[in-house]
Amino acid sequence: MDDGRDRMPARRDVRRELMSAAISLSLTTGFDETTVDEIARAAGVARRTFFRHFRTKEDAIFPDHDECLERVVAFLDAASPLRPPLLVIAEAAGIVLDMYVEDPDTAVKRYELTRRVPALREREIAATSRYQRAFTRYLGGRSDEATGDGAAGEAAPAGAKEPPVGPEVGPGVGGEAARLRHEVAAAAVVAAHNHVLRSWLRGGGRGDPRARLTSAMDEVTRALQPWADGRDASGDAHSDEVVVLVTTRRAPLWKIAEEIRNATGEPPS
Amino acid sequence: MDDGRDRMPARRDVRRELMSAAISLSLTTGFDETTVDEIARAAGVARRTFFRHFRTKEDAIFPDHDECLERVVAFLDAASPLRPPLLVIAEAAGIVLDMYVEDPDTAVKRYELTRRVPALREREIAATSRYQRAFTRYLGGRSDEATGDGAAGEAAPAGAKEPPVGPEVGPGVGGEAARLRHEVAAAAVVAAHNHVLRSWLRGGGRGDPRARLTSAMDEVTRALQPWADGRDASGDAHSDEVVVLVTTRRAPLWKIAEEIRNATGEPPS
DNA sequence: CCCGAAGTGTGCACTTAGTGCCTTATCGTA
DNA sequence: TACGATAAGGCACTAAGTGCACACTTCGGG
Repeated sequence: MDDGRDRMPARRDVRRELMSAAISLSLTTGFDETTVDEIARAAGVARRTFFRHFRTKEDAIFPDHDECLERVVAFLDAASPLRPPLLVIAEAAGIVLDMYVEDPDTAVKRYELTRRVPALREREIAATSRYQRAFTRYLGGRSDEATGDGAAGEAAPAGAKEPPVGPEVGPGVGGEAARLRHEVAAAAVVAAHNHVLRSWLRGGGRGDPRARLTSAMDEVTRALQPWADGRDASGDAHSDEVVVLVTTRRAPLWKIAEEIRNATGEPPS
Repeated sequence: MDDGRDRMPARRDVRRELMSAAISLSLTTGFDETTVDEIARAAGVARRTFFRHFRTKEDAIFPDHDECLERVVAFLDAASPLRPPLLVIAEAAGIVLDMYVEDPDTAVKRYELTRRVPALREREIAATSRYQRAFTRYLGGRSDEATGDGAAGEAAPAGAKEPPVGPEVGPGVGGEAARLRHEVAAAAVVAAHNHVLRSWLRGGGRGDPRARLTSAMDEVTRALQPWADGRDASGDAHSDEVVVLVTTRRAPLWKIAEEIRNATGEPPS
């Protein structure tokens, strides 16, 4: 659009301009047909600058997933080990949903794009699989290895050898069988989240899908109840942590609750 | 390796040679560091020939997923509507596992690659998500749209308008709630499959993981039982199909079973 | 007031994935 | 032996992504 003026104000948020340029151009012209040159020119910057902000062209469409994943991981790390794990990851899924709800217009546009551009679809699937992996990890299993998306370094730490696969600790005490449950539970929560999200997006991003998410999560939790019930007996996340609280008999309940919250690392917000 | 000779025998299976060249070169040199030129030269063909066989460099690493997905879809299409749907998709997952088990060495090499090359990991995640979508579709919901991976043509057929989202057929008769269950069930089955598969791959691809798959599927099915129980009352896959079988009172049970199998289009194999 | 340091934007050259178009070789078949 | 189909090769081209050097702005400190 406008070529060279207004370079003084709003010097920040070149990212944002690049993102919206990428989305709108891709919506009109098609993603593959839109070159990085055109996107950069539309945002009023040079081609090289585009690649300073985004590693690939696909990244420009989903600039928020990285930060959102960090928020989710932080939330999981800070969650109290006393709370039911399924509930915690359900709430974590809510964080992801919130990211979409924050900007419904962009979310719907992105959805339109992902529906017809295979490369973007794969990109988004990969993003959701990272959330799923974070959930699995939180539930106690390291699903296969690295934390993040694996910057290609990170060889498996020698010496930390997997226990022999055959004779497990016991039949369902917390080894192989527990991991299976963790992965399935994480997948179920992610699937429920995706269902609610896509249903909302198909509807044009109107209304608030948060209620639908919680009800979907309720249903999933109910189905996975038998597994969750066995979690205290089997090896669960944080099962080796102990909380010791010293207080006085005169302390009110809310004070005790607060102490527990502090001790278990829940965020003070 | 050998440069120009032996162009007469084994003229077929250039694909196979390209694939193994791509895998072994990527394992030694690294995937990103290996150029298509090198792969083609190692397989004794020209660069252009590589792209005749594979659309992208990543495709050369996973040449079987397309065909396997077709087999899975064919299996699902041919499955008798009288059988429990969860069992059917569990068996379909077995087809996928079989593909890996067929060639354990290659499978383990591929796993090694996917562990350290993000691009390949995304590729495989996308592949499994296609299976998941096929499962969801079979269970009755079309999760969001197209059948295959969408060759970028395929605009939404005008006129086939979605029914209004708000007033569904009824509260849980087979609309929104049923779709949620379908997606979660598909995700759970895929997660269980992936768990067994990765566990087997981590163990070096030794032994037969089929038994572990069925036991994992048993567990998943057990957890999803309450959902599956309601399937007859709600709108299930094939619920609008009717099978009429005329036979004689003297017919043995196995004969009747065979007739049903034929009538419902199960493969005769 | 001047001077580095750090961050951000630019230009340029380069590698490589992927495509389109046309030519060539090979093979089965009439 | 000729012919048509299919696989392969050659060649030129577009565009993504990278490395490098350079310019400009903004601080903060002497």
